[in-house]
Amino acid sequence: MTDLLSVAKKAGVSRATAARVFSQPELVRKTTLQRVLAAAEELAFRPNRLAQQLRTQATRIIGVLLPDPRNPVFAEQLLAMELAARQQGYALLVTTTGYDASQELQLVEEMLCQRVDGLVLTVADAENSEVLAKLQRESVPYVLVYNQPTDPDVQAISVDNRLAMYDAAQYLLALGHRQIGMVAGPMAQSDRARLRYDGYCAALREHGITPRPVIEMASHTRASFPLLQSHMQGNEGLTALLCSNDLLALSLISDLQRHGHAVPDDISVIGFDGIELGELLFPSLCSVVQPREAIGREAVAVLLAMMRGEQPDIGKLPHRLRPGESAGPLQRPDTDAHRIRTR
Amino acid sequence: MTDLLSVAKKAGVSRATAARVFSQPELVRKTTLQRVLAAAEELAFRPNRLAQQLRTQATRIIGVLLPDPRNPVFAEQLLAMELAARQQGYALLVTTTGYDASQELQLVEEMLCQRVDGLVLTVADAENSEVLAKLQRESVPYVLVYNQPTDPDVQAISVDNRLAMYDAAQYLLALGHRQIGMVAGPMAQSDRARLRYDGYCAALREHGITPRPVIEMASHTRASFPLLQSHMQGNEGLTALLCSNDLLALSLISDLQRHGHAVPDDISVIGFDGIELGELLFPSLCSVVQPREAIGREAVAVLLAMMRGEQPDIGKLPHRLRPGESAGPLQRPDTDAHRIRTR
DNA sequence: AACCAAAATGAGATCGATCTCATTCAGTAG
DNA sequence: CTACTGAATGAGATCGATCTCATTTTGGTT
Repeated sequence: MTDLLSVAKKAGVSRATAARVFSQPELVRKTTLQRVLAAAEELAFRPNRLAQQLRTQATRIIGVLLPDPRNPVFAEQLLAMELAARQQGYALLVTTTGYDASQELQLVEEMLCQRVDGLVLTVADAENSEVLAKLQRESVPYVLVYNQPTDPDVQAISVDNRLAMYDAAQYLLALGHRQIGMVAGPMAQSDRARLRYDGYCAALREHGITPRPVIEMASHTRASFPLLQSHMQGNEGLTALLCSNDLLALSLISDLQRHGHAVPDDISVIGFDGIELGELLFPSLCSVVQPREAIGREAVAVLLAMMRGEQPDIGKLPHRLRPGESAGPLQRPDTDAHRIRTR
Repeated sequence: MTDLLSVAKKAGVSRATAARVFSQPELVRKTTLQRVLAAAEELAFRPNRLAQQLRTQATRIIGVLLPDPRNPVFAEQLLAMELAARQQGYALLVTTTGYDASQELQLVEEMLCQRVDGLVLTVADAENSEVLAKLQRESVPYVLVYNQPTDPDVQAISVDNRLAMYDAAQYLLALGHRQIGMVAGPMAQSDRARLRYDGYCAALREHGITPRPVIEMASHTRASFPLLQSHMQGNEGLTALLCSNDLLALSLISDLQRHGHAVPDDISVIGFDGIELGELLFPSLCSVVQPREAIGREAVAVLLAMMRGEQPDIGKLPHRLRPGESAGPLQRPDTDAHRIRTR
């Protein structure tokens, strides 16, 4: 409707000159500049980014693929990315997978059709992912977030998941706990949950304790006490639980309390992520804090660097164990009257 | 690179035919169809949506403007919208305002340059918003979410905020509370907070109680006990608080507890929104539940209807008071030993 | 007044699809 | 075998900007 050509006509100049007014105003004589600007103003000219994008072969749009914005970890990362991206003149096209790996390929394909300049992804499992293989093959710039692939050539922004969970386990061990379990969502679909389990195992072994199999929940974000029990056949009464994310931890604490178990008196619980809400609650959530904003910002920064053709070299981002009321020293070391048992 | 023209050449047909293969395959003879598809496959052809969008003047992109995805209310809405949109072949371009009305105009302008087909917005204040005026003027399809403007011509998906808070206040009154306050974020910036305050006032007046001035917090999502105290100069000891959203309520409960006030024994707290997390915590959060997923879905549905030129007529969506442990019957009706006082 | 480099401007192709309208093709009837 | 009809296909304009390269202006020199 109100395209550049109309503006140019109204101002009595050519398309080219009108275009220059917006892209390289310094090349235009001041008087013509003002004439064109006036015409643009009058016609309520609004540059058409589609045309720009088509012509310049650059959209300044970043495609974002994440499991679920309802998980504060992703919401916080999303916000940080949006701010960082906007500051550099980029916008975000956002898609969610619902933790469903089978959707990843098609969703990414969709964004590639839109010609996003690059992608920020959190995939289910970075190790054997069709999507990543394809992106690699087509050399589309992309950055993983939260994923921690083995391949060092893949750019990924994350903490050292193994070490982080190792630290959390050590924390519990230092508090005197010996019967420690780990709760996670569906393992097959999460590279980071597996690494965290490794860390848990390593810490226990260092203390001569045999790690238990992971207690696998059906949901990535919702733990239930009955399911916990059913996974504990033949196990000793636990005194502490590590959760592979904060939402699991919070829902678990809630369900434990509902079933008459006190946290941390009967059982200590540690989460992973360090979402803000955890600090507001009672008991406050002890958790391994990931720097979510920094992760988001860094993801954008690294992606933009890659798009400029640089070879950014990123290390792991630092994690930190945030103490909280949900994890305390082992109580009644010689009786387990209140401990959890298999039914 | 791998444009339609290359495919057409490889298949030995014209651009037009090649294009038809993807848009109206029924018009193409089966043998040519397969030849073109084979060529496309071989060249790894990926349709360029920018070109399509430019030519057809339709992007199938919905612009989304929301305050902050870290608030679960918006995260849940966002997810619902993404799913609904994708099902109809639309994608989301997401922008955040950080509750800052002064950014709204520019952010929307940006999305209009991208030629989004329509907008879903949650603005600070729908009553006197430049953005809405502009969108109206340019007849860009848009839908408000959570906002509740006076103007009936503006499409808005929300609950009846006034009635919802009225119900919450009635709930407290029925529990015997008489000293009821309302906590909110910055009022000047929130049409819905004002309506909720109206509802609070109405309920109290019906019981012959003079409403108190709103207790205004600096943040939209974080309440503090000291700030609460400082706003209560000359007031009686409160026994119950209504919060204009769940995050305020949760942080307030946490801060109350930290300052030695028991919830609900010393003071009852009710939130607004009904975020899932509220149910997991202890005490579980009593809250006015908004149907967030339905709101998100509806927003997309209504917007698409508008884009088709229809005149969807939407009523308010239903709210419901979800009881919770954070709000209980009035304790010790004649002593206020534990009640909150101004210092 | 003539000349020249530098500064402004313009003409036209281009990005990759879609759409209209004209043209060709295949199959059938006479 | 010719004519006719509907199905398939093609030619070329178009969406709205950008970019290159050619051309015109401008302003300063001599």
